[in-house]
Amino acid sequence: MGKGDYLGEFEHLVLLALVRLGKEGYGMTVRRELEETSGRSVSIGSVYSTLDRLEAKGLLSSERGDPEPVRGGRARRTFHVKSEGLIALARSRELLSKMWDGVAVDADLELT
Amino acid sequence: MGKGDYLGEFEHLVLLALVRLGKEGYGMTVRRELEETSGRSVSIGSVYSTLDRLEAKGLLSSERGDPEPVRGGRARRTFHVKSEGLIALARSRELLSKMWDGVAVDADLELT
DNA sequence: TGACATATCTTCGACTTTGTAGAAACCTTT
DNA sequence: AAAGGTTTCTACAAAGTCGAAGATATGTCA
Repeated sequence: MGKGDYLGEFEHLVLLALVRLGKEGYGMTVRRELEETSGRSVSIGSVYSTLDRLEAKGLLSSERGDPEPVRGGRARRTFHVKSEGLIALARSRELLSKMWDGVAVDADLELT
Repeated sequence: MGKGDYLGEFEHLVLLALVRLGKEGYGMTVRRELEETSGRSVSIGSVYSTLDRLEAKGLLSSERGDPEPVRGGRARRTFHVKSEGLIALARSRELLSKMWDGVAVDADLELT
């Protein structure tokens, strides 16, 4: 498949988390969102390296905000998905959806 | 996210291709299925290394058939998805589906 | 038979993506 | 200043993906 044409699975999830978070999208909230939704632990390092990579690819942008007036309130780096990122998301979903089409899997699974 | 808990994107696609192919699932047909559905070229090496990896993880099994009495008919190695593989598929889909839930992306995209 | 064509599988090094561990930055409270 | 809290960053390790070259088996044609 073309080199950088489709999102890796983690990239896919990180982008989706950002879309869901909107203005509140920064490293820690992305991590939390993923942990809550998947029920598993997500290492913060992998979140940042993925965010950096997606930014380098031009799928999202980031900016440094002002420090929050609360204890420990270091300045946050907020991320937002660019239209290129939305397109990548749509393409990945489209492909998966095509591949799932007509497939019936009935594995009884216990998910969170 | 737990180490080997979710499928990578290519693993996901390869497993789905196998499910779709049923008895006809072997290296070359998996490649063809992916190329046709995605519209892009898939290298045979990545297909085999992914199949081997999935087998090592216990998500599928393989067996060597008899040589085919046709031109070039080398013995095929056929693969079939085990129930562990079906469960992994279902879990991956479930997670993506949860993350996509409520997200509306309207990127106009040109797919095959 | 021998040369060539076709279909499939195998191997392996390079590169990319994801994970781990911990340090560093910067804030509030005491 | 020191302690404690939140977030970011860095460097390395592990897992996953890619591409090219080659090995093996069979058929066809001269």
